[in-house]
Amino acid sequence: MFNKETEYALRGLVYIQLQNTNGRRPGIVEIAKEIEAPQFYTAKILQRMVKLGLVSSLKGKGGGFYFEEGKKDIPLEELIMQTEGNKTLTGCGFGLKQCDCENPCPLHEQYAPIREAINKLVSTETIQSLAKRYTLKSKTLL
Amino acid sequence: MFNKETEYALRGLVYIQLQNTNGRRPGIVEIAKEIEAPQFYTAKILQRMVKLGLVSSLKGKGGGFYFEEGKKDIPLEELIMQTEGNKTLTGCGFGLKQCDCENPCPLHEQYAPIREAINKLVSTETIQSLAKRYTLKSKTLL
DNA sequence: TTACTAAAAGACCTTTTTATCTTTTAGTAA
DNA sequence: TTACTAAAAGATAAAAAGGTCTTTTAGTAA
Ligand code: FES
Ligand code: FES
Repeated sequence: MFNKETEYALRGLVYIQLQNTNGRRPGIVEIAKEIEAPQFYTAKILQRMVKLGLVSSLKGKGGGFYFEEGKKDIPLEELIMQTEGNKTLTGCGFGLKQCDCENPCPLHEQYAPIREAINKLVSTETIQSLAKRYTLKSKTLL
Repeated sequence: MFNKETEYALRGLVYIQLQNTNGRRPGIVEIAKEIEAPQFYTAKILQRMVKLGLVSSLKGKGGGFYFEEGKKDIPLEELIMQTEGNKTLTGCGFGLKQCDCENPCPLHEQYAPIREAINKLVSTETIQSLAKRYTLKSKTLL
């Protein structure tokens, strides 16, 4: 469904939110280990997320990644647009240059509703709503 | 949605079916040009499809690609499994090693129905049904 | 202010995907 | 049987994705 970068960012951010709720600011070594992702690659990705303002980080002793108090929830869509652009969410399933309802490909009628459902999912769900769901069910992240 | 290989194979096969219906066996140069795909790459992909038995081809003058008379329709699923394996059709949306209904990720409840819809689409639609839809609407392939 | 800690930055590497080109082989038609 | 045609095969390569490692910088705590 999504590429590795999106997956690692998604799992990483959800883990950060989860730990923040417990009053902790996890560091990259811990995050990577817990979400079973390559440490340095995940670091690079999360650093990019910080630059984009999706999450914050603090250097030095006691530092780590965290979400600012009062920051509003982050829809998955925002993340996906940064990691893979809009092709996943708006592209034609048949590979045409663009999906054009006026001149639909033979997959359009069947595929468009599915793509709509995906769009609804990623605009409704947020990093925070996923984290909350984890807290409720208290499952592992793997 | 799908990768380039799948897209080129899909568009190529639909084009072949479309031309077959008109009593023609298109060659690779024509196919690539019509579906706006890189010629040699498309050739390689279609040759693989021939080896897999999804389509047939004939060398020499008057040769080209074609579907055997009486061959049964090819569901898109069959093509996708060959070009990208089952990850697209059965993988976990959150990137867990596998989607496990007993131990679902926080996306599972929302994502599983969408994945189901995709599976239904690719097992119901075939190269032939897509080609027929084109014939009916007489649209271009781009 | 020192020692330590953790992220930031960026160079570097590997694998996979996507793409191109040349040579060979097999077939057709005349 | 010759000339031609078109796919088959496979070497090569560019680009993108995925991943690793080292050095630097900024911050904290004691
Ligand atoms: S035109 Fe192909 S999905 Fe809309
Ligand atoms: S467990 Fe993630 S989609 Fe089913």
